[in-house]
Amino acid sequence: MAAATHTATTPVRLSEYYFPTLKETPAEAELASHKLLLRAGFMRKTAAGVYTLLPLGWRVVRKIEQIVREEMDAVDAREMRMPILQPRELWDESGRWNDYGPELMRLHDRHEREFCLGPTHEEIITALIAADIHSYRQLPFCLYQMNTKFRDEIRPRFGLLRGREFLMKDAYSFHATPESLSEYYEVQAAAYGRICDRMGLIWRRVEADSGQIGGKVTAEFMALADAGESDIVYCDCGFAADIEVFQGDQSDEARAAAADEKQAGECVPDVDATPAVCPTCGQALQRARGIEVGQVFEVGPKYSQAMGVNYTDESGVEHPIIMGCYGWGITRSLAAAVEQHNDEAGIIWPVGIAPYEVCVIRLGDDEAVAAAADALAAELASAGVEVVIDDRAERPGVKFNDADLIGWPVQVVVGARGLAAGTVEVKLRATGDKHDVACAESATHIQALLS
RNA sequence: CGGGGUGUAGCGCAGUUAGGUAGCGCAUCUGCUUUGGGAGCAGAGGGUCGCUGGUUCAAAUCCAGUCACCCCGACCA
Repeated sequence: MAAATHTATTPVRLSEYYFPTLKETPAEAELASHKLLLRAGFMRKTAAGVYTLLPLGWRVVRKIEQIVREEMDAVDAREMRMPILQPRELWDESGRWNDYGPELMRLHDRHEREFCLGPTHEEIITALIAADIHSYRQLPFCLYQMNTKFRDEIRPRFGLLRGREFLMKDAYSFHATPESLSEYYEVQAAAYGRICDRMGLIWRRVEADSGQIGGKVTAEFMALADAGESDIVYCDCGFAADIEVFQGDQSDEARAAAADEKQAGECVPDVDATPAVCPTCGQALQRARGIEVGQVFEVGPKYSQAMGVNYTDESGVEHPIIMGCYGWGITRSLAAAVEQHNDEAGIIWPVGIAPYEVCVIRLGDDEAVAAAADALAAELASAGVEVVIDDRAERPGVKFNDADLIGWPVQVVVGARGLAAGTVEVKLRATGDKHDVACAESATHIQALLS
């Protein structure tokens, strides 16, 4: 069953929940994900690029975190926690107090000591392990955390997609050799693919490697969506690349070819006008926009050299430790999922990250109806299904509309009309499919739908 | 930071051009009716018109300053 880690035993009553839904779209929102997360009561804006996550939104965050946690644990990364408040001295060591620029959120304490709010944690973790890691025998290993990050964006926008405060998982691996790093880099990348799948994302792994010898190796995980800020090209064979990187590579090749043939003149083809062809399989490439939800990166010795973090090899020679970094945007991927899964009525949560799996919609307050709804919800809950019961004193239309807006994967309508025939109505949010099921079989039927 | 725009009730908006003491829809509260896709009728409550200063007998409206927020661009998980 999906999300087996959240074992529910008691149905949650919506009459006592907190999910203020809005009939009208707040004027501040443009994107579907932004509008819907506000309208459906998942979050509220506190300041530009700063959001409060309400119970429904926080619950989805925790589900995403749990998926990420399980996949990280599965590749032997160990969860830890680093401070958000970081002293300037560490950032001076890496040189980034100057290099990071105005995006670094800076502040000072009452004694005028300078700090920043971490946008990422390479400095902290590098300094941390420098004190304890000295030998090749202690390598490799990987540490990660899920934490709030701060970036003073020039222009925060699109709700959770580009905030100044956001949740990110950041993992850091440490190696003795480039081979060890490359091997683990692929292990992390594979884990990222599984995270995407479990979140129900439509995604592509985009090679952002420039191809230059000695260049950095990095791949971005893109959730395909028109609202995305990245332009990518991709192919059915699995090839995908950032459009600019791709065009750059194509130009380089063309330039090299032109040089080989000693031809003067047009050495840079107009790649925009040319129908692009997959360099791997030769098929025509497709174009799309993507939301970057994760990135894996072979950093190498950059920080360890800057901060003097070395290990001693078998022959007693010191080398800088080689690092890999792996970031996953928790809140951003939440918004990306909504961006991919919605319709006119609201959100359509993939079961794996839905705030709850089933909503039992009780129509009216007739005693027999209430008893049947309670019994069904209780049976589902005791079977481990995450279930809410809409026991609010609202009219049916309000409940139906809220249910579609919030996007519960499965809705079960319990009303007097159905009970008279001994049935309840089961609706699947994703397909809109509705069918009547005998009361006695409803719980098993719903569990089968979720498995 | 450049360009464009918006701040009036919890939300969405009108009113600003031609100054005269604030209005509409939704939401909220009360009552009655209603109850399978955001109900109807009747009544009620709720606003320092972003903030500061100025002009004027009089400012939501005119002038100056300032803050916040949104969109396009440069930057970025």
